[in-house]
Amino acid sequence: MDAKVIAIGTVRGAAATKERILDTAEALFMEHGFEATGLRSITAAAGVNLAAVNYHFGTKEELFQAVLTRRLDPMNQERVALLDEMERKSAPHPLTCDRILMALFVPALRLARDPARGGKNFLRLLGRAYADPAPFIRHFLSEQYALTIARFKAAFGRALPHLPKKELSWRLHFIMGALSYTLSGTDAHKIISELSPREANNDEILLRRLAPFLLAGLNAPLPDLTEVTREVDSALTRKR
Amino acid sequence: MDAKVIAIGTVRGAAATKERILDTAEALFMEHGFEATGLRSITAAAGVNLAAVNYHFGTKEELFQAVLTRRLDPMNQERVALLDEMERKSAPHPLTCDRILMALFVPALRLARDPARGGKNFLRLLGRAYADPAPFIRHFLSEQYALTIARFKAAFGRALPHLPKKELSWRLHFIMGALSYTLSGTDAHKIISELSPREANNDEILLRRLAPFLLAGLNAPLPDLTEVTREVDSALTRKR
DNA sequence: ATAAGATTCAAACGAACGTTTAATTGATTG
DNA sequence: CAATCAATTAAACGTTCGTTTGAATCTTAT
Repeated sequence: MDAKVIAIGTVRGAAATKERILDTAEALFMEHGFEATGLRSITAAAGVNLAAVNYHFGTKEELFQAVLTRRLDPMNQERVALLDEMERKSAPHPLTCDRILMALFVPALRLARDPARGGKNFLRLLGRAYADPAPFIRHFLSEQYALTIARFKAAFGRALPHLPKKELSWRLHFIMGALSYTLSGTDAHKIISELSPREANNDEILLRRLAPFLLAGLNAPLPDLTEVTREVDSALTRKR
Repeated sequence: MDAKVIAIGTVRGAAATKERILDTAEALFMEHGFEATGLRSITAAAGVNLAAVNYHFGTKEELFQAVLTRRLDPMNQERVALLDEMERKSAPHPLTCDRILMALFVPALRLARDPARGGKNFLRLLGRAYADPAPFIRHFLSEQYALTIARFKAAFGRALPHLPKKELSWRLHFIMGALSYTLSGTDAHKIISELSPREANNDEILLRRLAPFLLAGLNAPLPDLTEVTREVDSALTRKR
């Protein structure tokens, strides 16, 4: 940012191409996925030379990580900061689940609202990345999210003291699943456009419907595994 | 199956290589995704000639569709059949949500239990396919699922008459999201192995924890959008 | 047994991939 | 002005991709 203003020469041009590459890669990775997107497509669409990617980012994988980090890092910091502030205000009472969910969703909404920070495109790219089989993506994401998830798991643990930690881990997993799938869904955006085409921000409507759904799931009664097991078993073995 | 026993000549050899290709492709597609899996990897691992894929299936895309159809078609038929039978038995009362969810999950569990029908691998492949950006995969899946989803949506509609259809569409979408993400998750299988390594079938434990979670979400109270909106808006604008 | 057909095989096709190289351009600094 | 360094460029690197070809091998049927 500062460098762009102060030095008008080399740095500005370099920073400009770097950002143009990041923006274009973000869009194309979202549309076609990591493997199916060629460096030649990216550089051509960005109007830069093919070698520029390797010069500025090293490899294609590093470019992908740079695309993710640029948005993900600030968003997760915002999430934790929001959670911290909420907990401070409500002390000594623990936060309720709906407010913790808010701390999880609001920064994502902010990002989706702001076109300058990637807007809706990035959330979809993020959802895609969550389901990508590539090992380096999975490693990268779990590293990026490890601290944030642990922080929120602790908060949920205080809000749901009766819930065994094992069960809480599962439900958090389900939450992240529904969230990432919802964000990545081409279907979801299509559904929105069909059902309520005049609304302002699609991702916003989406997350506001998702939150109550997940909140209810979090507060669900503990599954009586033995009983359910018998019933399902009978269904499983009956028509065998 | 029958052809393999009856005709001992050409058919056995041809059917054998076809199945070997399908099995190997299923495993490799699951591990690396569609784009990242080469035909040479598949044919080498299957012990067949490279050209065998194009000879038996036409193109790589058609091979992928064949891999999916082989398991998906029977499973969806089983789902609808189970739902039909349940509705017939409980007539004239409509089914409760938990039983409809059972009709959705049990066939998937049966598939996961049966190694001869793909076992756990296929469910993970299916989850991956759901998140794949490739247009032909999305088209194929939505075609394959259109009837089944419509059938279950109608059943849920009868079970939740107070729920607006729009809201029901959303919640079904969330359910499919959590389901596919859960099935595809490498993380999920790791969590299971760590938490309860001695259990028999991983996918079974998984779905039995997911069902109550989703059931609660289905029965969640309608979101008071206006109220929630104000609260979230304040959070969004406060720190801007 | 022999013709016909189905399947397998090795080899090659052109295209696209990510990455590297070496030369050139441009601006900054001593 | 000259030297220096970062940035851009065109070109080529070697590899891998999905697909096709035509001959060879095997099975089925006359």
